[in-house]
Amino acid sequence: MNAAPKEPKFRRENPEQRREQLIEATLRVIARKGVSAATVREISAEAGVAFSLIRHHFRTKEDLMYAAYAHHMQNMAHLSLSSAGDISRPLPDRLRQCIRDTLSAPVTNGESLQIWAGFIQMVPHDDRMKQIHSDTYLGFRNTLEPLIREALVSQGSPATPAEVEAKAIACNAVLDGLWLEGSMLPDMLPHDRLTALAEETVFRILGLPTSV
Amino acid sequence: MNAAPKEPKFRRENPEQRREQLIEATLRVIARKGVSAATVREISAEAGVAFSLIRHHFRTKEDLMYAAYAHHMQNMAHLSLSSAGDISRPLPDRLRQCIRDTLSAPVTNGESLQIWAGFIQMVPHDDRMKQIHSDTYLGFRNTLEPLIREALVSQGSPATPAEVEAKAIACNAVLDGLWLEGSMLPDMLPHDRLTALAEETVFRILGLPTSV
DNA sequence: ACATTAATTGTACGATTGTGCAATAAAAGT
DNA sequence: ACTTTTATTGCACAATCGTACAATTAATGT
Repeated sequence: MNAAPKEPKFRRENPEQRREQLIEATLRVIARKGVSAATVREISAEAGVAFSLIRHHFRTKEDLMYAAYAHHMQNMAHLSLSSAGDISRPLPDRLRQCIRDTLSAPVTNGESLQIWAGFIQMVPHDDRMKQIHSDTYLGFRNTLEPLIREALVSQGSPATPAEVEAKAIACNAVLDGLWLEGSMLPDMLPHDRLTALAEETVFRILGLPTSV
Repeated sequence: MNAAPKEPKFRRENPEQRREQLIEATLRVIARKGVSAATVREISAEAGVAFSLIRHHFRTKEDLMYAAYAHHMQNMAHLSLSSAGDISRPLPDRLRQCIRDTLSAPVTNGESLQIWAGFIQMVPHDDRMKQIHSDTYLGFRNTLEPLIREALVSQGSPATPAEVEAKAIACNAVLDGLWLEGSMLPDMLPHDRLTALAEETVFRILGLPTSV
């Protein structure tokens, strides 16, 4: 009869790609419904696969959570600081770009905050989570500190390690705080006023000339 | 025989006090083991009662969570801002005291952060949580803003509502950010340096003279 | 002393969870 | 065309969850 073009019931995916699909499905579920809703069944439904497939690509559900946490944090760090090392641009521009990237979507947004809050509460109770946390945090600081140092020396300010560290912490705190407020209450302050506030405060902490 | 002094199997508690005991047990469990471990069985064990008692004092487990969230946030706000309205003290003292209270334990500490993160991720998916969230946030701002306004007028700065709001947001962001960092990484910065950093930054935002 | 009240306990139930494992089938090698 | 490999599915299982409800028992009023 007719050469029945029977369509396959499923597609065999490259394991690496499938892992990433599952990780991203996990993050979408957490963002939309919270960690408690991120069950293997909900996640696999979001990814469009059978729920038992998860345990073929991840030894346990915890392993999937670890992978998702690391993936999310690395992504956020990259989105925030990708232009920090672009030495072709003058320092104030780079600084402004990092501030703008950090305080714009998708870094500053309700869903990212949801994901972050969901994972953060797992950190103290799980050694692997602890390690992922400190790794991503150190990576962030190691990218930001040279920028701070460069700003201090450009103004002839003392750039001792202690001084750099203190200023880095202060700048970090301002950005974290505005990230928190901008994510939780997006309508409180229009986006450009948020970034302007951040620029002014950070530049003032570093002793850089503010453009007004 | 002997007038057996048989000790009672349990104590009948005042409903109000029992409710508070259950709420505080809930917060302790969340702080120690995270929201996912805050089951009715775990909470009641922490409180030293049978787990079925919870549903005698709270219609559902969700109701207990609402009560615990409101309790925690009101407690944090009170601990942070209790000295904001003490008009017998000069403004800079009051400001410094609020900063110190906010950035000291038990407000700035890992357990409070755990509790906060656990609840925050429930807010977007639950209308009651949303309301508790905005209520406590507004309460906090309404206490802080008069302080900001007073600081601005004391310096002869413009104190238009828009100006006050912007400065309040900036100060809030600095405190939130340092609260976040101080809670997550208590060993990063000694406590007095944390508060000194906050004072300097806040005072600088408000145009108040810093004491150096 | 006795009855009344309601705070407290004990147990059972259905739903949902992560996991274990055998069956299936898509893709690649021969 | 046939075999091999392994990504994928389907189903069963024990554990744990919030909830429901009847049985206790401490406390109070009379």
